[in-house]
Amino acid sequence: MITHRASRRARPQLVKSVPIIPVAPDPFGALRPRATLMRPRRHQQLSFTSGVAETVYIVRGGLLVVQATPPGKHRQLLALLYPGDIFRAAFIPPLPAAALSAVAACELWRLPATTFEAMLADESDLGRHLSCQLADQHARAIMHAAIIGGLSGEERVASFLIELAVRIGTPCANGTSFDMPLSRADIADYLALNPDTLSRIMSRLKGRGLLLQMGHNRAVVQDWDAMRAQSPVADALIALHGKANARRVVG
Amino acid sequence: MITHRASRRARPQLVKSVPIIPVAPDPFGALRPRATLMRPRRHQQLSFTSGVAETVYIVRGGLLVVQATPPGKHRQLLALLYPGDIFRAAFIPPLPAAALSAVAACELWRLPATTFEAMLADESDLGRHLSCQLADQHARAIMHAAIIGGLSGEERVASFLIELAVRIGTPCANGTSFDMPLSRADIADYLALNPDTLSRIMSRLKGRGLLLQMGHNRAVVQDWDAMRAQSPVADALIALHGKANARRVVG
DNA sequence: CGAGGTCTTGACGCAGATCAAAGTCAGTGG
DNA sequence: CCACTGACTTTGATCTGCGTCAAGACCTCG
Repeated sequence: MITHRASRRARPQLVKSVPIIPVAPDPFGALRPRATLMRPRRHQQLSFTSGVAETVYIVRGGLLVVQATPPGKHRQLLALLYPGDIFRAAFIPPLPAAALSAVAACELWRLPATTFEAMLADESDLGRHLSCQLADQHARAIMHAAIIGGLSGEERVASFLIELAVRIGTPCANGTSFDMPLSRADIADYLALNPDTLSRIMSRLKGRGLLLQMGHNRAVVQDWDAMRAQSPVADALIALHGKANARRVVG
Repeated sequence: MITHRASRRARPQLVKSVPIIPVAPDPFGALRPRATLMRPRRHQQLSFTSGVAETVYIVRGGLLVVQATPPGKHRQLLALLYPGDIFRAAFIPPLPAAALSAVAACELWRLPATTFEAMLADESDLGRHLSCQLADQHARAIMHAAIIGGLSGEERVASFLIELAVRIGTPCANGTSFDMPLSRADIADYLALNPDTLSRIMSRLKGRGLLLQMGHNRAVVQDWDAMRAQSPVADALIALHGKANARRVVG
């Protein structure tokens, strides 16, 4: 019976070293001494209590997702969190079964909200960076709503591939290649599609030569122009995610 | 040919006085002397330049929407802005034809982003309030994505009605009544539905006695329990929007 | 090699989009 | 007061993209 919706429990597994590319100068550097380092594994869930004693997480490496499950519905992935992103319970609505989940081995800093806010008052650079960062995350949330609400299945998938390619991809021989940290079911939940439909769309893209799969968790966008043509919001995505990538590559 | 998608130009019209219920103490009070008061009319669009010389808007009364139109697609409403909300270009993705549009006569404060940030550094209360406010707006954006992506048409409409009833509604004889500032086409664009389908759903709700229309722009949610049962995210919506309403009524 | 997962692919049905036409309402002028 | 106009809404008929179900392929690990 359980075929697609398999269990998502964390399985013990070797913690690979996560390469943290230094961003010079690190806008969160000042937080380092007050923060606790965490290294959740793939598929590990981080609980958080909405309300008092709130916790702030800062993503330092890897990839996390914000997920929720409305009663009687199935899981949705509501946001992807990349290195540099900030998370706290107040950022997401009080949905049941809301959680933060690592989709790749990752590294993050955890600190009490009160400590975080106290430091904001002191360090004005931190505050400036925070408002940029939050504006960016908010813009991405709005973008996601625009994609989910406005585009067809094929366009959503293309948009997602562009996002990943721009954000975590590296140029290679014939296109842009990147790790695919999400399973088909994860991607489907992120794009508000169903895994079967998603699979069909991916096959179509492979058939047309836009996409190539290398092994089970690496993908190559082969025909970049065609892929861009496939998504009405390609330019906005590149603008939103390109800056972070530039910083990552240059830094 | 143009039937549903009629022109949305601002038509000259009397500026009705917008009742601003005082929030004591006003967390944005300190900004008053540096801000410019604006009173856009219904359907008036506020342009903004993404990039340099950015502007911050603070909603004081009325209702605005953030809209965008991906190339080749039709208009989407991506967010509703209520009194107390903050808007700046960096909060939304660089989509073409992105704009801020008043759906009701409203009142807002405008000030340069640099001024705003300078004041943040001085007034620590302002900073504290800002981070709460932005967290709330971000949570609403995520919520909207969850609704658009996860719920059926009927559930989306029920969720929308609950949001409005909780946010701008007042208890009355037989239920909760509220002004409906959005046209059918607006609501459809907000819920990622099409106006015909939306109309059918509304008729069904009226038929079942959950909803009552009084005139063309006033609605009454008659059977609150049934309406809540219709939306899987009713509780989260009430939690998100209820607080603001309590403040409005009590203040 | 077999077992348990994940992914693909086909057949089919339905929710919602699209098209078209008629109904409602506010304002305007005869 | 009523007919006219133009914007908006409702409703019916039809179409289609995507969801659902089921069978099989494939990949990983014991």
